[in-house]
Amino acid sequence: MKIATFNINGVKARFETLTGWLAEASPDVVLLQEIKSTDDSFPRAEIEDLGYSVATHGQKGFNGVAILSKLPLEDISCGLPGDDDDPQARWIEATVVGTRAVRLCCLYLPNGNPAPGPKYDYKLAWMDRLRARAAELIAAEDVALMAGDYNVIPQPEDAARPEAWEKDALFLPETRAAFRRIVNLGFTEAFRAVEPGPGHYSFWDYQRGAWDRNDGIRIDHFLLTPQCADLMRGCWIESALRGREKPSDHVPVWVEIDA
DNA sequence: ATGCCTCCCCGAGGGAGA
Repeated sequence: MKIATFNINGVKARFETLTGWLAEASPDVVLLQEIKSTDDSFPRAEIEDLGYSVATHGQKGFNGVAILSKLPLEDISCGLPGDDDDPQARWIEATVVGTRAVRLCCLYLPNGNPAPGPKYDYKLAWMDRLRARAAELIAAEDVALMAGDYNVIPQPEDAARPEAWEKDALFLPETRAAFRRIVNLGFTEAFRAVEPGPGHYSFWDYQRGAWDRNDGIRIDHFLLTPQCADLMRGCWIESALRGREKPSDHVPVWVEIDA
């Protein structure tokens, strides 16, 4: 089973980018972030016509997450637990059953800038809620993963110019510590399990020719429970998509698992 | 760098992103 996470930066603005990629890359599961669409305005029928089941958790204007799957999506749940008053659509989870059941959690973690400030407070509070849900997944001992746009640069080698991010909410020590606390519950950060070296990024800013200068950061991650990590066959970043026509500022990150 | 692009809201110009 090949699973990709992809911050699409607007599903309507990027419709041809998305559908062309689906037809060509043929992922079994896609975890989408920043659909910037309500559930009603998501191009559900067009994507179903390509052979996918669709589950969305959208909102008007920004944020929004979705799961696409060639297998039926079961037990869909929207919204990260822990704050019923949080209006931002950043979390959706569902189960697919291939040769075994896989719990899929799709997340769009808050950016948090400027830091310090209320947006950074929201980011850290959201990460606390994420840790609570993550602990439940570990305790369940199921095949499960949490993937998406974490808006976290875990280590200096995950940025082309780490010095430029020192005061940024994506790279502040408190952000990185909160990310580590989650990973240290027992998750495998899939990409780092297979590729320890520098120079691998998943986001390049539209401005200042960041792609042409390879001035990127790695902020889209897969966290696998131990039972899921046992099944991992590979993990890679599809960076070439950033150089295509009308790209998102993020590229897909892939995991293949034996399931 | 104090966001130089690009999205969304709508139908001008501002918020948000990272």
